[in-house]
Amino acid sequence: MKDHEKEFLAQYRPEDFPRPSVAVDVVVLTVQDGKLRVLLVARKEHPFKGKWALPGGFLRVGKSSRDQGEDLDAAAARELEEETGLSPSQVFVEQLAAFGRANRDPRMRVVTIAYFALVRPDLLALVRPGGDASRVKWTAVDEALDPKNDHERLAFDHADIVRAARARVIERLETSPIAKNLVPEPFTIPELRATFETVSGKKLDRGNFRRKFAQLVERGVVERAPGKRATASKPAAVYRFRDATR
Amino acid sequence: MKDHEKEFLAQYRPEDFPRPSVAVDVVVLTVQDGKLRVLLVARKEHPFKGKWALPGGFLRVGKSSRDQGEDLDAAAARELEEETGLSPSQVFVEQLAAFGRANRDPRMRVVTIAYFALVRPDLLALVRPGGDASRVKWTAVDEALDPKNDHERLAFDHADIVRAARARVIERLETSPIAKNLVPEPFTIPELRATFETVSGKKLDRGNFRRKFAQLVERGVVERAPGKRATASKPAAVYRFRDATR
DNA sequence: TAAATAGTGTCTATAAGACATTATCTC
DNA sequence: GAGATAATGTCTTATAGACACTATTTA
Repeated sequence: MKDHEKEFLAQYRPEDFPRPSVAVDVVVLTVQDGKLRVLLVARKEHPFKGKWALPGGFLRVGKSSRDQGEDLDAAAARELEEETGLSPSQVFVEQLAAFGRANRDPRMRVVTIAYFALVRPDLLALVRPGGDASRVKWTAVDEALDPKNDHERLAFDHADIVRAARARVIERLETSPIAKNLVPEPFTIPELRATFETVSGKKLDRGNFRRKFAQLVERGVVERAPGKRATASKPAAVYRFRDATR
Repeated sequence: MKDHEKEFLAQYRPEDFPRPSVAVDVVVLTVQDGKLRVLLVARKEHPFKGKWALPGGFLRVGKSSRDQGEDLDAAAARELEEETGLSPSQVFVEQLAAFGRANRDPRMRVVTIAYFALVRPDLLALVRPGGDASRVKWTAVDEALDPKNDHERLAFDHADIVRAARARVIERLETSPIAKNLVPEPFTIPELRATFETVSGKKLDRGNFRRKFAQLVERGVVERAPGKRATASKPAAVYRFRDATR
């Protein structure tokens, strides 16, 4: 029985069927200057040469059935690190969805597995774009998706992917503590509220937000940090997410 | 400029890089006999010959850059139709996620795009399994995932995929009207409640459930249907989801 | 002291949980 | 009439929205 399987595998020829290419693209998001921003890379080659695109690349696949190459998550982490110098331990990364419309790439059939990553604003200083920095920029998501920016349209179907990522983050913001990965460490309540507002695009009541926040403290998701944040007016108390929280 | 791109595309050799295979698998779910059930197919060939697996197959990719083959959604719809005879117009289908761990298939690197589909129980009679019916069965999800059923373990990483599908459906049950695709048409309030209970695995209070349901009627999501459902005791009023609802 | 913003309190409307009561059918 | 379950009502508690008020800093 088991021998039959071995024999079968030995004779199997994957080359007999045409196969698509598989890529991994990462929507790297942060909040800066009161805007949700996405990391874009200028394409060096055709197709869409010179256009802005998401960082990404082809999945590395081994050549034998033994060595089958890197996992999808590893590929996403690798692309992120190559393009930003940030390791997955510092950054929240999660799979978004697969995008595989025929003709989304004029070269050939490409199915891309899209991921999104959240970079805390206080880590932005550590970002070292791989290659030359002029090729990389943080663009406001609203701008990147603005249909009036016709001359700066994103390459491929990357606008769709960014839209999906934003929708996913907004959804998760209310049901999970991913906000941790979008506020500086430590942070003040008004800062956290501002982050929610810029990501969701909605104004939030100060008092009501504090009340919700108080629940997070009670549940031990978040805790006071020493010191205060100096501002132009009354300084604010600072907090931090407790470990083992995402 | 544009000419450069044409030239580039003409010279591009996708064959130069090793590529994974891309498959599409579908978690077809329904509720029957008070259980959430998944459609499984016995594998005819190695690997995992004779084991139960999700219906699925390889993505059809065209041979030229012009004809790039079918969309992912189309491939999922095709697999569904081949295995059940049901068309996507009768069934709710949505992408779940990509699963692409190295070595999840011993033959070669395979990345699968998993979908889930919901089949209304009153459509089960229409299901005509492609090929011989003995190869297909509706298994209770709890059973398929029971670690004690060691001898009947699902092929590949399909247990992971089924788990993810169930989690997604439970999540969506509360935030969208997908329940429409899991109750017969028309249905009674107790039937709908039972469906929620079997999918989520939680008991729900009758009175409170009715109150929630009343909101759906007010919002026009659902409406009274003529007649009543005869039961062993007091008959229940029947309802139906209004069109353009998913 | 004025301006600014952090932080608190309160009133109301809505929704959720628990559970008791009534209504209508079959046998 | 008994048993079963559909259908309704009620009491309590928790949560969300709107908004007024107090506190503490800088300039």
